[in-house]
Amino acid sequence: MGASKSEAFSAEQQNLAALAKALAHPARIAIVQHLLQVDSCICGDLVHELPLSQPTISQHLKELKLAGIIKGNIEGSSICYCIHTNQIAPLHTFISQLLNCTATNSTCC
Amino acid sequence: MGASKSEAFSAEQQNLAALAKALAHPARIAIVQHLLQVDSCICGDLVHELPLSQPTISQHLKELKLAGIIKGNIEGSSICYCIHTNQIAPLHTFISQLLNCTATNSTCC
DNA sequence: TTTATATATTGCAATATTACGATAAAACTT
DNA sequence: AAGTTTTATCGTAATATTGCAATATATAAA
Repeated sequence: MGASKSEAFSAEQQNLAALAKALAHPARIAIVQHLLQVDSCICGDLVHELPLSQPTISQHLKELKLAGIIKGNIEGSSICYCIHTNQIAPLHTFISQLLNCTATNSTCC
Repeated sequence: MGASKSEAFSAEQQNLAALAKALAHPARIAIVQHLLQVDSCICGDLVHELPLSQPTISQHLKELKLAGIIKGNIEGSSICYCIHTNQIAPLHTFISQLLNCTATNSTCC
């Protein structure tokens, strides 16, 4: 019967999957790339940068924020979103392990 | 009107999102962790390691393979799956950029 | 206070993902 | 050849994600 059996996995596994999921959409990759590029971003820019409506962008921002990949401060009549470095580290470490994986595998693949 | 407007984004953005999506499930994180640990893996192990049925695991393996994160060779009556390092590099590079992002952001967040 | 301007939330339709029973396919064993 | 073992695929139900129009909320400007 259906989706979601995530509870059956460890907190670490769920955390890594959640971080990856936050980046698992081209729009959210684009948002983060834009944040990296302008180095300090007000959300309004994005509505002109991306081929998506304002509500949809707002929703993607919310997901990135929930995952801890960006953070946002109220700034006058707009909101300033920035990269939030800290949370992403575990995913980075995990992927590093994958890249360094070159041991006894050679025997079979 | 619904889901999937991915075509509107660049090939690079779609590629990064696809790689992240492949890791965006606890079961697939668990599979990759197991592959890292045993260093050379036959799928059968996983059915005993994970709280999921054989068809479901086979499906997750297929997705990881499609994303180029693992590769598999036929080996007698079973299949040997291993980490496939090469494809993951772009995602690693991207996340590294996020971690190193500490420039003029400080003014607003 | 009224009017802009900007972001968030709600509600809903379209689509994608997840999970598994049943079944198929492939290769080894006897 | 018949049976065993192992992985893949099909079909389908449950659930999650995506996208946007409409609307709400909040601040700045007039």
